[in-house]
Amino acid sequence: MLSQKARYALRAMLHLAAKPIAEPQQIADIAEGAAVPRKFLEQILLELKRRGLVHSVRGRHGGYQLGREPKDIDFAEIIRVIDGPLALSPCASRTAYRRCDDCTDEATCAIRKALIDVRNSTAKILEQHSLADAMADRRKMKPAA
Amino acid sequence: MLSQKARYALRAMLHLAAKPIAEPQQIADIAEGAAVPRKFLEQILLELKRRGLVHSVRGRHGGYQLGREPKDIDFAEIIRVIDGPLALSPCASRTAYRRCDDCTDEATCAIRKALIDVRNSTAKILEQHSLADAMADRRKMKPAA
DNA sequence: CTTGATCTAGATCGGTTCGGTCGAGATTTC
DNA sequence: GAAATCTCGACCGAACCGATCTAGATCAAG
Repeated sequence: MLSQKARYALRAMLHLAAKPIAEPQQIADIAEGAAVPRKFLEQILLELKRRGLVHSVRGRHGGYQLGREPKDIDFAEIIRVIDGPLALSPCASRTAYRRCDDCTDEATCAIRKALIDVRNSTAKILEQHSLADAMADRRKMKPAA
Repeated sequence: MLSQKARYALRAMLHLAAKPIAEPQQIADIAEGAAVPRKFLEQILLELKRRGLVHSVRGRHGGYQLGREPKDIDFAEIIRVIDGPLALSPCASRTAYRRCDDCTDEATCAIRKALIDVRNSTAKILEQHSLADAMADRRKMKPAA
């Protein structure tokens, strides 16, 4: 399961992607638009900023904007920033591999084999979905809005 | 991520699958063979039993045995028993669907769409891996043992 | 029928994570 | 310099996790 925090992050990023990248949007607006508790959203945006996914502008007319073009930000990256590796087990992770300390033989471990299959397919799917794709989908499904 | 408990459960089930289904294996043996803390394993086996994945025999020469043929028990089922639904979000789960309370429009939700893709592919992979397959794999990779 | 091995059940526990809030500080604009 | 904004760290309660302890129920064998 994704954490609630990660779901918030996805929604917030989608909200940012809805407007031109140039104009910064303020925390309060994002919080309202994406239905995320304001103070909690601050934490989330800070983490996203540290990893370069968003950029902040301080001061009076400040706010947050995407750090890159929407087509260059995918779901997998957002989820990894907030929740960590996608894999179901550290021994099946590519970005954060760690051997199971109680695993007797990794080579013949049938469990690991299955988990690696899962992580590969999950990563592939989530990396295919960019913010730009998501926005396009939304427009296609609800053209009147 | 899978919980440690789920990984223990998978290992324990694999251990049970290694011997003929007729002869019950005792908790102590399974604990040692699968490297699972004994008392914790008791809880795990109880849960697996409640869901019919294993069967217990009491008394002197008692123990646990698989509830069905190894080919009829897949990884997905074991994981679901211990950790709950496979999906990354309740709104993307088939076995435990629940609407996101803060979702404005499920139909156009691009996040949900991606998460459903992930859950489908994950379920497919894990349902393809049965205990019997896992044992066969292991034998194939390490024929000398 | 007693003994001892087993399963069953639940209370408990220390630690960590999760979701969320508060308050103060730093930075920029008007 | 006042006002609006982001920044940052401390904090909180509840849930969860991994694991252990204790006590009881059940059965088999001697």
